[in-house]
Amino acid sequence: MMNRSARPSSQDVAQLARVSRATVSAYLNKTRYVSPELCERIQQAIDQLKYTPDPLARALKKKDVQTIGLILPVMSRFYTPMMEAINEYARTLHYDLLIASSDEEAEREMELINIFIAKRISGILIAPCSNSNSGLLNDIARHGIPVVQVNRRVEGVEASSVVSDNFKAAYSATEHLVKRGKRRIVLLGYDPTTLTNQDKKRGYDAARAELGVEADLTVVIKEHDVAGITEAFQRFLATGTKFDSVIATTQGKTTIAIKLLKKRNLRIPQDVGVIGFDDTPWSELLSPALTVVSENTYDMGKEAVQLLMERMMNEDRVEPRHIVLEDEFILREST
Amino acid sequence: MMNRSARPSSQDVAQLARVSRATVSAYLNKTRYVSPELCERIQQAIDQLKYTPDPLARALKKKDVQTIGLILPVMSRFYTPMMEAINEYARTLHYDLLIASSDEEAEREMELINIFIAKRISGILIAPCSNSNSGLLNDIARHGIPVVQVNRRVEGVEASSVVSDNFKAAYSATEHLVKRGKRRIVLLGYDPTTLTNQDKKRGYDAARAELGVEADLTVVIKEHDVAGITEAFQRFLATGTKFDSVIATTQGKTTIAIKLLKKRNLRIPQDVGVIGFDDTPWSELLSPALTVVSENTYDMGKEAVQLLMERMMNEDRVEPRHIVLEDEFILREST
DNA sequence: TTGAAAGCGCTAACAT
DNA sequence: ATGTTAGCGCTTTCAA
Repeated sequence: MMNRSARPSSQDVAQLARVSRATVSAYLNKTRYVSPELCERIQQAIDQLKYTPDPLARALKKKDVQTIGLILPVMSRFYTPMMEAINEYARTLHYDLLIASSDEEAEREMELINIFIAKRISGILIAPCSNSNSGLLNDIARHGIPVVQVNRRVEGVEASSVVSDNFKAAYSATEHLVKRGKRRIVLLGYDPTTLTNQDKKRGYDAARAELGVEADLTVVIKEHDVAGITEAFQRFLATGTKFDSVIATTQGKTTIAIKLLKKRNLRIPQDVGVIGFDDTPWSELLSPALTVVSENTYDMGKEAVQLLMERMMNEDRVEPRHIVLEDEFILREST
Repeated sequence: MMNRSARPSSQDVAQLARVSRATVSAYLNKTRYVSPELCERIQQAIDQLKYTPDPLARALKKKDVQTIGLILPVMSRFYTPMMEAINEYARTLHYDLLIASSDEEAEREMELINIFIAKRISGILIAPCSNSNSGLLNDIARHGIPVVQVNRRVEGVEASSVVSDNFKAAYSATEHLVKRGKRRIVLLGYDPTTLTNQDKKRGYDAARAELGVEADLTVVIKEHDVAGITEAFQRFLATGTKFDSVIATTQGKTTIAIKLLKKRNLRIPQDVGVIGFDDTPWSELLSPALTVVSENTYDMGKEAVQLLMERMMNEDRVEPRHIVLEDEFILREST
């Protein structure tokens, strides 16, 4: 008999419809033929009891919770469009979205991956904070949990990835500045441990080499918080190194750079040209309007979640795919 | 015998440690005394097998998944600091975070609430998109699932809430503009169906009444997307109505307003003063730097998740608490 | 102090 | 075409 006040189970439905639990399950999952009469009786019972299957019990049995996990290095505005895209697409397939931040700590990232695995997550989207968990990532990918890397790709991980063409982006930015007559170009923000940053650095270097720009004005920044970045740039400014332009490698660094430049009364673009990474609604509102290399994180999220779904559906293990999205160079007034 | 290649169960641990599953469970949950010898044997077995308890099975039994659900009306940058705060705090208590967007659709919101309930979520944080789900929200709150409203509060819902003082914010903004000599103040963006908006409208009206400003220049906007908002403001501009200042009620509306104003070559603040809602890293970088009423969504998230946890821990049903956060008025150059 | 056994709500192999 | 039954991995009475 059904326990009052508790939610009804498939058992209750079966009883009311005078069928077996197996039939109810079959009806619900269309997993085998059920006669029209029974279908109707079952549906009536469901309606009457306001029955909804328990996803938990189902998950325990099927070992899948219909949820995709997203591991970000940091919860910043940069990733908002990505979350939006993932959320939208996942919704259409009735997947929920578990989001967590590793705070750029490998240890925390590992913890998160393990939690997600324990929770039997359907698939993992990750913007890895370093390559220190590549072993773990490989393990789980091999164990059949789909993984795709997004925005950042890490060496030695056999999982699909969607990143933007950071090399080309940095190359174009550098090239553009040189064409504008700039010769002392600061690359603001380089952390040699991430592939993304390496690519930007390589692009910067390649363009300089090709165009005969000697000065390598790379500012290494490993911090991720406003205070740390500010301090790093201030330290550079304090050295008195001459420069006539800056390429800021992230959204956050861009705003900080502009702030500090303005504070020093340096005119943009006459005294120093500025190119930012990532276009935002306010890029064009700044005075001068900001020239940017636009990384489309919305599309990145969309592609990534599609890749993930693809893998989740097809059991047959396909080769990892690596998608590289072209960044858009948006010329405005700051260069 | 333990199935190779599958993850070990408490059964496997019990066998290896020569105890019963009950004892393993007791050891793990410290739910009753276990002798030191057995403790050690069990721990060894756990280490040897690399056993981790299955949260799913545990959840099925205990009816709680150690996860909190966040329902946003939209995945926008506005909510990023809130997610960050919630994520941080939830983490310390070992809760995961399920995030979804209702896209401002009541129907979708209802669906989400039901999914979350079905999934046996531990608690729900929601910025309701309208009051149409207040019945449902009350139902579940009564059924023992903690709910707290965040950023938006809806009439007739007996759940705690954390919102900012929108009345006062709008009042201060209006008052400030009047002091600056403005008399024709546009309230850009009013949707009478949301309490938040009603509060802003009331603040605007109260200040006008008190200061003897007749002109009610309220622009009703029910759209939430860039195109819709842009069109709405353009329609207003097209009417030729005279105005000397604008209070934009959201982050998005603020950027759109500035863009359109600039396009019309209106000088800020001489021709039209502008006050935005929500402070952001780039508010001060605009020229002129933007005067804003700053809603601290980070703190909002923090308070909200604490309220939720409080409820999740204490079974005894406390009265709902309503926290109102003061907005900060940040005077810059746009007014 | 510990073990045996009954379930949580569901699915799927096996029977009929 | 449908029912019976045995689990999924865990917790929790109840017994010993």
